[in-house]
Amino acid sequence: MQRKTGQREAIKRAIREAERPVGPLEIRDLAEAYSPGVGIATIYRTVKSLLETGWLAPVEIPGGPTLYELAAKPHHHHFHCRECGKVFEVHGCAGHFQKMTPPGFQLEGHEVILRGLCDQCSAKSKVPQAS
Amino acid sequence: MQRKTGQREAIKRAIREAERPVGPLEIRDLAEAYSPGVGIATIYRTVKSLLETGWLAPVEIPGGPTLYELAAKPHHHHFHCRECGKVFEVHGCAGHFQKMTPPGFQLEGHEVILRGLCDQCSAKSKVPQAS
DNA sequence: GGCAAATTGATAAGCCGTTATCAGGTGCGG
DNA sequence: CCGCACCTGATAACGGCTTATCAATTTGCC
Repeated sequence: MQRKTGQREAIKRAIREAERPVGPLEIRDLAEAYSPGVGIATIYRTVKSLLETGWLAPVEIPGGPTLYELAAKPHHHHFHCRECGKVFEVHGCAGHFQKMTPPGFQLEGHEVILRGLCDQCSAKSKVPQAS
Repeated sequence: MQRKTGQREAIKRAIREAERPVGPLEIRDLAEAYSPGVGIATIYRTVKSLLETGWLAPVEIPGGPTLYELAAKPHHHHFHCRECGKVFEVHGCAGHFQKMTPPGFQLEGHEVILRGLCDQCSAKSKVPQAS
């Protein structure tokens, strides 16, 4: 039987409050506030079980570890900042993907990844030395 | 000085003839026809130098090795078959990505990955036992 | 409280793509 | 056709992310 432990609650809370896709290491850092000393193995174990229950959804970004976000989100895509490496949610989906699909191919889904600078990194690069 | 070797020619020819993004292992298999016994280390070395010369471009697909394609191609995107795992080129780019970019973010590029079944796998799943 | 089973944390081990190493082979300028 | 610098192939080593192991701890039902 699945027990309710402080660690699991801390991990769920950390992911919920991140408000953007996060990886295992970042989850641990965030969960640290609610469950000090939580081990990385627990993060992986818990993430795995949360994926199985459908509470979490994986977000795969090339060149990095798999990130995770709440599964109960409407259709959206992601913005990958080349500076800080963080991934953000972007809303809307402007695309006509069926038109791009070659004849004979069955389109089942799509992924859009925008790349560039997030708001914070964009501001920093414009004003290298802050006030 | 960069020499002209049979292996390098074989690798370039293999990639040129693949007509879709290919990974190191697949490059080796294809190059095998033109340079039997070519080693995987040579593939990696050659790919690296071809990237530096701008002849090749990397194609990063989540959950797999980096693929490579000829750099001299017009803007396009990719279709990832969930059955055979191969990646195909798709032409056109129907999207309004600037509209999706959050305020303060700087959009520099985008990636679109369509997922589903390629023509061959699609045909197979419809007719499991061929004629 | 008490106990069995689930959970945890530290760490070893595994996995996979990639790179380094090095002895032997080879293109090419002279 | 010589010789050396470059290239090659086999394989070991590497780096990162993830999973397995296991003793110690904790949860939840009685």
